[in-house]
Amino acid sequence: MSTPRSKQRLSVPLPRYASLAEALIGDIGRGRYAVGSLLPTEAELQQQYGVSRHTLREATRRLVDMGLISRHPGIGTRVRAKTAEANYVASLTSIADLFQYTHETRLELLGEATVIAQGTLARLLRCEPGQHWFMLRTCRYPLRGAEPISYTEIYVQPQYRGIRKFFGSNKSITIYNLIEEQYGERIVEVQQDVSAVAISAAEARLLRTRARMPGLRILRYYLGTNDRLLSMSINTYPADRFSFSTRWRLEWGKAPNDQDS
Amino acid sequence: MSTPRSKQRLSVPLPRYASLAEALIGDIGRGRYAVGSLLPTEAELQQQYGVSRHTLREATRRLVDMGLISRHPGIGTRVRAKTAEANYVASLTSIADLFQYTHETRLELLGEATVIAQGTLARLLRCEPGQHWFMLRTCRYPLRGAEPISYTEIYVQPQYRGIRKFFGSNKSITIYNLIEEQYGERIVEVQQDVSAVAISAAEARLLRTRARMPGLRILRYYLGTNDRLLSMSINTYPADRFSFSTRWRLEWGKAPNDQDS
DNA sequence: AAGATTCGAATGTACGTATATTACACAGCA
DNA sequence: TGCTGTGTAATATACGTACATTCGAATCTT
Repeated sequence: MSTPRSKQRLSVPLPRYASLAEALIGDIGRGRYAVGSLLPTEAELQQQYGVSRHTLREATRRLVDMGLISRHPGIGTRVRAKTAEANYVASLTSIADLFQYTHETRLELLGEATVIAQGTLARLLRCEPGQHWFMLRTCRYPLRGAEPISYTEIYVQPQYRGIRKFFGSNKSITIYNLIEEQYGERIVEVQQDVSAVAISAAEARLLRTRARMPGLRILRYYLGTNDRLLSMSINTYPADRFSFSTRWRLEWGKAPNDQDS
Repeated sequence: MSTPRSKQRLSVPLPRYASLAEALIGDIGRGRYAVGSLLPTEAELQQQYGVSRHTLREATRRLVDMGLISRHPGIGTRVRAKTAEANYVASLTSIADLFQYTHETRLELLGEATVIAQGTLARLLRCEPGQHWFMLRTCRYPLRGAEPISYTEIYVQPQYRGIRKFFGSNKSITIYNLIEEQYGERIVEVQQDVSAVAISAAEARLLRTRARMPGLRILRYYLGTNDRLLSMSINTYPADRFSFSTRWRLEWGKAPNDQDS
């Protein structure tokens, strides 16, 4: 062969899985596959596009990573979003960063009880009315100082009630720490809801402030595997003692291979 | 019949690629493969662990995602880190999700001014006193409804003052949208600080609520490339009209310490 | 009719094989 | 000497196949 095949990189064809991925992204974006519906099965898509299953799965894997689709054994592949825009991402190296305390703190146990979730509490705990929970009432203080940072009600599944034994001794105790360390449950997700409230008279007494003063109310749901709710906490911060900061950074589609170094 | 047969799920063995991945993570963590060095080639690893190339690559793919290794065609697979710390990540598909409005909204322009940053304002805007800023005073409303969701003061660099022309016409205008579209500046980072405040008399008038009621105060800093501050906004939400939710998910991985049990 | 079982369909895991692309070292040649 | 090409080794892409696991619906049983 004469091999004129030099460095003509002018038109490097995309790998098949890549162009297939683009085709699928386009089809989803154009509405050919509706959000919420099932994609054709792998066997069908193979045939339609004339590729092997390996190639097809390599392509759909990209869409999974982008959050466009999700795969479910025995069911199929569901379309979850029409487009995947660039993402803004915030990250923490540990849950402790959620609290953002610049100094060491101590957690003081005020009381404990076993409660039965009804009405509002059941709704907050996202469970059926009648379910049992173990509740701890606590205040968090700076290491030196009598003015509390926050008042917190902690709800845990009854089988974790043993964590109460670990209060008082240690310094910067946190509820998730105890659950992870003592019961080997890994917290997979934390949902957090921040709102403003007027501090009640009872809370004001505990927090050494005045009733009807503004405060931050932060609800945190600690979920384990399978979205199981391990713990929930209701935190109340007087307005002048706490604020919550987050840095959102634009993240480009994660480069699979960086050529640095 | 008693048929306890379907309960044999006691020890579901991990898939091979998963246990291989754990083994490799452990070996890297223990220093068997030094950071910066090349991993054995795929062929060698296949032989060592007695798996197919498919399984090996499925395993190493995980390490790539965790940032532990990086693969380079023609060279090999380089070890990049000893451990992948677990971290919690929250992400947004666009800055618009920061606002979390479930319905369409409209932004109403109340007034505008050129201000010179002094004192508190200079500190808030993180600039030297004396610097000029262009300020817009706005209220955001639901599409149908006269009760505002929030009162917002928007500060932009004077060269972006032209954005005021784009108010009133459109629907769900946002400041970052205008800056990105009209001036081609990409917002690379958003810093957000959430606190609680008592709503002032002036704000209460605009927000159709009462003074001294609790409210959420959200400061947002919009940064472009080189950490240049493109815009800052001060948002005030009456407590009952808005709350801010974030989902933090554990990303990539497990701590390399599961030898127990 | 309600519960238990079976079965089909879909994705998940795993093996084998072949070829393409890339990076680098080295021999060959002007 | 300096450039060029070529060979080699490594990962990247791609096809094919088989079996496992899971889910839901249909079917069977009580």
